[in-house]
Amino acid sequence: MSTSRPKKRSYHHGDLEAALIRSAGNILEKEGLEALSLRETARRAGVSHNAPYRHFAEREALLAALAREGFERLGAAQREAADKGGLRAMGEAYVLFALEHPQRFRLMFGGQISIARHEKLRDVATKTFAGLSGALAARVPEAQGARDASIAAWALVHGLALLLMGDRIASAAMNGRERKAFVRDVLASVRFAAGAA
Amino acid sequence: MSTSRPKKRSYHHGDLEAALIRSAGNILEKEGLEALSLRETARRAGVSHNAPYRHFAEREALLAALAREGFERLGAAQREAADKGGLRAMGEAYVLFALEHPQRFRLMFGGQISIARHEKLRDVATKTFAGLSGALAARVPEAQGARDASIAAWALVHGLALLLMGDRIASAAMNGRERKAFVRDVLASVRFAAGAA
DNA sequence: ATCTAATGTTGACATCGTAAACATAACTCT
DNA sequence: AGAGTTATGTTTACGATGTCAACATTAGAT
Repeated sequence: MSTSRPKKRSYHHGDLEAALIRSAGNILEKEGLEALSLRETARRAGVSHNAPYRHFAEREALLAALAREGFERLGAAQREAADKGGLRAMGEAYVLFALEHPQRFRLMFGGQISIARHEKLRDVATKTFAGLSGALAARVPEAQGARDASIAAWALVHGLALLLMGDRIASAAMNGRERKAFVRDVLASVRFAAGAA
Repeated sequence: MSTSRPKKRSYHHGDLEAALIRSAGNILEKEGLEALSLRETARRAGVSHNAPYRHFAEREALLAALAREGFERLGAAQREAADKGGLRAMGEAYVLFALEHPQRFRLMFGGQISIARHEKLRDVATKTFAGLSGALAARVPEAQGARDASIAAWALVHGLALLLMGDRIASAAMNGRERKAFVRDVLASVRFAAGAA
């Protein structure tokens, strides 16, 4: 667990930016977004409370970096699932990612950070979604219907993830199934139709 | 615009709790959740910064009251839609509610408040969802399949609402349609199957 | 009318985000 | 190698916030 830092640093840290993102990521996942303050992050990285400002213009910029990391990981998980199990696996992977990293997922989609305002974040996020809807649209060879269906599919997994995360689904509904099986069954209860009136 | 208050109150306000909820609601919808502080709420209600503590144990309790109001309104909108246009209308109403009250919706589902910890909130929320899934389950006369499908339907509208709110849907995908029409088409691109493998 | 509980107010404290001024190390150019 | 410049940390300071404790005022019950 000990990240072996090669040299003992005095004034200049060496790679503060990465260290800050790491500290912040830990706080986020273990204590939640509310507990994630710039000052605490600095404390854990062993620097003064204002050092982060050399690397992040404001608190939101740090959050944006964490969100970006999240989109990258989600994208990777999606690609991996696409290879192994196709579309259905991608949907399941989406939901499982959210359930395994709820705080991260909330940061990514909770609307606390303005995605549009952070360039790199925006690019990565866009790319991730393009992969998702591209995979779906490729299966339904009709222009608008396919696009609508791919958005419906995305909305479905996205909504299911959030409802599960928020404990909004009564345990009775799970009916004894494991979460993974439950997700599979729910997703399987849906059919996408290209041109529906 | 002037809420005509009958009497000029000196020390005791008369109905501070309601006034606070009103002020807070205004801040929430106009300036967003981040701008919603206890102190600002008190200021707008014309009382000292600590007066709210006589009515709300903590900030989160005020937020919970706002969320509860939201669930009540969502539930009402759902019931109304159910009468007029059946299931499909309920789905559309759900999404439209979210788009018309994005900040409120975020508060209700953003995970900032622990729903379970606030009794009244929990009850109202549960009741609202029971109405939703009940309406759906009634249409598919098979136990588990129906339940899964009803959750899928809910997830679908929920996810679509959040994606639209977060501007995560490229305008190209809307293809010139009005938002309402777009929602209708996307929802229409999905079929629910009771027992799917 | 008096006592008590409810409701508001004042003052205080720790924490936070952020800005400005300062300190130190690293890099560049000669 | 030495001087000047830039990047990176630190200190100090300010206003805002949530919350606590002590106090003030009023409404209701006796």
